[in-house]
Amino acid sequence: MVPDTPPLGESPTGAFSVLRKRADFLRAARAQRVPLPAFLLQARLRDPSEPSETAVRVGFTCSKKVGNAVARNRAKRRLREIARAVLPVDGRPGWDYVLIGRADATADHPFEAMKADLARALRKLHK
RNA sequence: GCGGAGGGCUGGAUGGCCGCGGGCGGGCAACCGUUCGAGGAAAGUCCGGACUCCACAAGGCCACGGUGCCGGGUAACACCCGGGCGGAGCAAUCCGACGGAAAGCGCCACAGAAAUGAAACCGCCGUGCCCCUCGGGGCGCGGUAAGGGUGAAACGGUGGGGUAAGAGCCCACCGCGCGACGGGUAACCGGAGCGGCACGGCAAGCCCCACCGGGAGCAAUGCCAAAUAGGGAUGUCGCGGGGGCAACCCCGGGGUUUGGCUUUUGCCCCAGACAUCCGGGUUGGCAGCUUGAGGCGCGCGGGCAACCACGCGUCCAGAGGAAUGGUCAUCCAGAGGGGGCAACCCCUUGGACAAAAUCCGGCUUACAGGCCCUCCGCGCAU
Repeated sequence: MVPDTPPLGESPTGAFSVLRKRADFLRAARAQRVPLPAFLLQARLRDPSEPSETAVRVGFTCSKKVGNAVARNRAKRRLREIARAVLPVDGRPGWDYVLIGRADATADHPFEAMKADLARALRKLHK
């Protein structure tokens, strides 16, 4: 874990944008996926020709299976927070990520554990 | 103090660190500063509207749907307020598909002799004949709705007169129906008098009556841009195309009907090129988008009230895969455990329902805990 900074020229910028178009979500859903206790991670390397505001993009999905509107909002906010904490360090440019909430687990799982899960999953994905 | 009825309010607090959306200001920009940022139900999407687009002369009729005691409030309503009637409760108060059953159709099971302008099964009474152990019994004819029995419901109830036995047959009171007249805006209420007394229930079966109602919805709708496919209408060009019709001409055949080829002209159809206009779909952006039958606060006035009028002040979310948060600590309620006679202390746990999506007015449903007001009954004291 010593060389934790990527040797590439373009280091993680720290800035990322949020996916808003349905098509982006559908493309990400067909790519790789990593199941975790509190949520599901989907990741996809974009085609270089696709336009993108920032190098790293992320989206959040909480279907009705997660619960009512209050439960979905809370799950989505917690996912947003861990993404904000982890992606600037472990996200890789050119990739789209989608985090999918689970019923109960996304709202109740310890916050620090969720951050660690996401970081570990990203490193495993980009190994 | 105990039990109960009605109504209103609230829906954790403070701080640290890190963040999000909109407006405004600055900046070419990145960004910086500043300010605002969920609910009483934002929910269900059940009613009523505003606002858009489509359809449509007014109006009438038919069909369908809705509403359904009366009056008021309101932009409107199935909502709200007040009143009437019926029911529940000692009461406060609560509940009510609460128009019409003499417009018509339909239904009223089971039981019962008979279920609607109904009905003699037992019984009671009179009478004819027969039997008789002289108590009565049997068969028949007739009278009778007082009694028994069935039922949710049986031509009103009690008492008296009357009678062969009975019966509103007659009488008194109660009930019921009609009802002069009076009160009330009305629903409705009171009721002189009259009638011996029936006009059973269901309209949440159809129906009748009165009133109301076009359809679809902000994913409405309007605008802009791109790219793709290429629909419709009109006009022009070209006559070099293909086809059809008519006239004329030529040829062949012929008794006649008639057949064929070709040129030109006219007209029509199809295809072609160009121009203009209209329409449909996809993607993205902008508008609609939050100032409105507005809300809130204060004051004052009208009204029993719902509510309304006036004056002043204020503006209070506007996203669009959707912001209003994440995390930690302390405190405040609550629950559990331990210590202490007690005040109290310590530890653990832990915060209802539910999040705007064009906007209003309602209804319905969900809701941990806490607070307040008014009223009723009982008990105690005075």
